[in-house]
Amino acid sequence: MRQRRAELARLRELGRDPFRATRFDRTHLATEIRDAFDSLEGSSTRVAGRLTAQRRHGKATFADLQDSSGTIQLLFRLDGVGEKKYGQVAELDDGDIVGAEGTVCRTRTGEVTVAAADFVLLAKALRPPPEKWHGLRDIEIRYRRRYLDLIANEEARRVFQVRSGVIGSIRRFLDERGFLEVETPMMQSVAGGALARPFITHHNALDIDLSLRIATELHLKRLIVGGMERVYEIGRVFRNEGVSTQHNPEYTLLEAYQAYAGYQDIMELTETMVARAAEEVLGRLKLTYGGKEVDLTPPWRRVPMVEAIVERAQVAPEELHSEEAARRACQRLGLPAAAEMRLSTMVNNIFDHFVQPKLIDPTFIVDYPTAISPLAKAHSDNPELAERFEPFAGGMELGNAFSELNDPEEQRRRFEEQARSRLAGDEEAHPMDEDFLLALEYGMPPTGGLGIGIDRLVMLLTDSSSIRDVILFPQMRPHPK
RNA sequence: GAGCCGUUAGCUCAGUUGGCAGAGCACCGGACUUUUAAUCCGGGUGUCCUGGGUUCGAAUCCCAGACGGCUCACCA
Repeated sequence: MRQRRAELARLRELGRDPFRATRFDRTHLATEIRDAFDSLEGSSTRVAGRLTAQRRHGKATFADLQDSSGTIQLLFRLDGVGEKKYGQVAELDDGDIVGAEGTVCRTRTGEVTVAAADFVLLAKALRPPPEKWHGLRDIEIRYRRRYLDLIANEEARRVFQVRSGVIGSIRRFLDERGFLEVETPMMQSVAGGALARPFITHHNALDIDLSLRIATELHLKRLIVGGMERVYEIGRVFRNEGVSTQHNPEYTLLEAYQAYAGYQDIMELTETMVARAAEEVLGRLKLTYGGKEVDLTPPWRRVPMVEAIVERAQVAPEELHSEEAARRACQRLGLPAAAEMRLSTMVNNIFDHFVQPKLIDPTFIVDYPTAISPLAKAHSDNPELAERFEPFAGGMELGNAFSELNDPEEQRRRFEEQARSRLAGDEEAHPMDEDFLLALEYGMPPTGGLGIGIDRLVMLLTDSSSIRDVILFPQMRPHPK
């Protein structure tokens, strides 16, 4: 670092400021040259990128140049670039940004190489890049200084290419099905649409507190009322909750709403959309997550929540129908069973602990308790259960969907019920939203809605065990190391 | 929020019973015109996470704290 600063000062004194360049015309990316070697051999190309390794042999020097596509070998020879320029080759450091013009050739060992006729230092690296053989392992530096992770680790680059590909695939899919992509407010005076604690901020000019959104649901449904009929939004939502391998305070949520569709239709949409993203981005439907096989081929299994519990946990069906029995079951299983806990909460806890981790192949768990689904329409023949499903795969919950509750009076009762929970101390209970109720009173068609956690979907498709591996800049406690 | 583990050179990591701070890569000097973890010769560049304590002496033992990882709890 000290030496590199001195070198930089020397270059500047010589009138060769390495930060003066504003552009460089390049003709090919590294992998384009490798892929089209047969047609490019012998012709001149211009490449640019970061030097990641150098092998000096006196009057010849090999170097690896990394660009967004991959790496290509450069060859500088004394009689190729001339004596004056070859002297500058010795000044190059690993990490420097270099542009080179030269002839495409193959070396004795068969390596596709650009034999430089000329080159230019486009930017100086004052700090050396991470070690070339072991790469960058320190997980904290990988998250805090993602650029180093991207320079050093091929796998990190791949993960974010997959992420971009998945989002692109989903957009195309929904666009083809006639969905309109929209943007709704991130700052809201009532943060609804999910059961979570919001971040609060303040608008100075209006002198009002605002919440960062925890979901896009209630605004997208307003658009359904407005006749948009098929809408979606892919956007960041913010939840003031704990951080874990599956939770980041801000994460990317896809929500889609389709008028005149029920939750069965949304299941078809979900499995088709995810399978297509996997097919387009990975080229396959069968993958491995955490060492386990996952087959995304539709149709996915549909299992009512209660059946899934009976099937996977040591619980009898009758234990899921009365508060007394469920409490005893929770005690037996070592789960919280406080006297004020409601049946639906206890059933949900049993599910989360004993069933979810076992849902490796994609599965739709259907028919959640209405009591924990304040925005979902209840089954007409069993008001205790909602027309709701959650997709699971790789032991992860990937989303949440239902036939949307469109009865404004019933919605008001649900909100009032939530308000009672809130008064009882449940900070995640859904807040009353009069403006949303007003919209429902104008009439919302029967509608199916879906939310998918994009980060978790990308985790599944990239075999990532932590959500931080699929978010470029995950939330970290500030601590410049 | 709780438990366990981790933090040593730019990077990857050793460091024995408490006794001069180490290796590889990178870097600096030298040799070398087809290497690819180039090779060969020479050179160690450090707030051992921070602050206390014990001790003749602490990277090492004790206490407190910071940051991170994993697991658990709440959430998607």
